[in-house]
Amino acid sequence: MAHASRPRSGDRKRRIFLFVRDRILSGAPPTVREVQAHCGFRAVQSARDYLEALVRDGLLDKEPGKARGYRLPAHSPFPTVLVPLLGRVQAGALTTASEHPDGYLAVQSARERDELFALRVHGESMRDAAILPGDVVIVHRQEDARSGDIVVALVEEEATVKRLKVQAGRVELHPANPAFAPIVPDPARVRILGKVIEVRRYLEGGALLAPEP
Amino acid sequence: MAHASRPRSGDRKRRIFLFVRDRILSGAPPTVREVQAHCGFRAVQSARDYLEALVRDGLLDKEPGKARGYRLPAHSPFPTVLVPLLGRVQAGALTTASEHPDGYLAVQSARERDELFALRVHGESMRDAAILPGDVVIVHRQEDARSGDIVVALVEEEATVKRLKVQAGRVELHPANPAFAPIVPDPARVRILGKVIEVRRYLEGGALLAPEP
DNA sequence: TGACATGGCAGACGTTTGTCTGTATATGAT
DNA sequence: ATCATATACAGACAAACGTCTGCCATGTCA
Repeated sequence: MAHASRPRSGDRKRRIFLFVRDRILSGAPPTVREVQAHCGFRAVQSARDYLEALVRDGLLDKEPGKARGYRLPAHSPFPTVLVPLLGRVQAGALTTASEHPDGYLAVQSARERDELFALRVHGESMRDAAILPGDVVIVHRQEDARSGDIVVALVEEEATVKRLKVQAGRVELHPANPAFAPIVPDPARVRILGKVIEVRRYLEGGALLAPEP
Repeated sequence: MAHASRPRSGDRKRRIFLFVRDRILSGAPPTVREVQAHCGFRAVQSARDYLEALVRDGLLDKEPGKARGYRLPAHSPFPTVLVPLLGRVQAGALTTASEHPDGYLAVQSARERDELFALRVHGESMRDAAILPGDVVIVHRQEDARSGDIVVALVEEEATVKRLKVQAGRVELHPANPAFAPIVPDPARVRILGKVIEVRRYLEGGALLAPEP
């Protein structure tokens, strides 16, 4: 009778949780039988018992009856979202959703996924702010920003990373490199796409994350 | 007969792609019938035709025959591992397993979890390599490294981040800041803890750290 | 007018997959 | 010894799901 409530414990349970979590984070929750195969169980029920125990512990959520129905709880202690890495941002491309991302980055953030995107940096203009060409910036989409924030702005149909300064009510985009001049754009022709909340540099890139493509 | 190859085009196709992409990114790829319901189709086949067209366009991948088998093609091949962030590395602390991490960072890497750790950078000595105090470096544990790699080394009972140079058979640790002098240590008193494979800077609110996984 | 491509519909079939029932073994407490 | 619990196995059933075949309506073009 107490069949659906066999508690499981110990290291094996933890490793099963990590397996399921990784699978969910990579976009393909496992089936019960895939968990079974991964653990070497010879019965489906064994895997199921562990999964139900994890749900009971609050480490997983599930949609009963649905295929691949295990989910990460909304209040997961690992608020990891997959964020599209856009190769090149062009005019209007962010109003509509991005279609051909170069890949997806796992970002830990409390924000919603569709509030974030990632962008590869071109050019040396932010060198003195320790942002180099090839770096990836994680951006929170917002139209406004504070003076001093590093932002991504759309200038002349091209996205650039600059430091925002508000001087005497005028918006200026300041590079962090004496070789470049500040941009004091026509307010009608500049649009702030978002604020940089994280900078990443991959020194040992895989195919997806090569620093110098 | 050309039934599995009905091309679809236009705005509807795009909206279906965005729906599927969002579902995959949130960890639950949709079934064909869920796509059908989302579009208001009255036949499963209609949704399937669109999905197959998206696969043909290269916008989606699929695992044929599997439930919820649609995937993102550019999706990172690397699983996400949670890596401990060590506040302060002291002598011997890495031989034993890391004891009191400040938290865990989600890192996309093909490496095993216990091959990696993260470390917060102190000091300005790598400023000209665009690594600032407060930055977090992701480190792959390895005893050796190549000349030119940025490494974490244990010098005088303290972990430091430096660029490794091998000059005339001698190991040197070079800061990237003219205000600091290269370290040419007694080989017996220096130990390379690992190689920096990634640099992160959190510009807003610091890293969102996960508790014990 | 007819051939043809496109977009959608209806229904069925077979596999995948979640779920359930029952059994077996080891361990520890009573 | 007996009972309870934890862990694992075997097998089966039903729902979910991917896949296939065939039909219909509309528009285009020769």
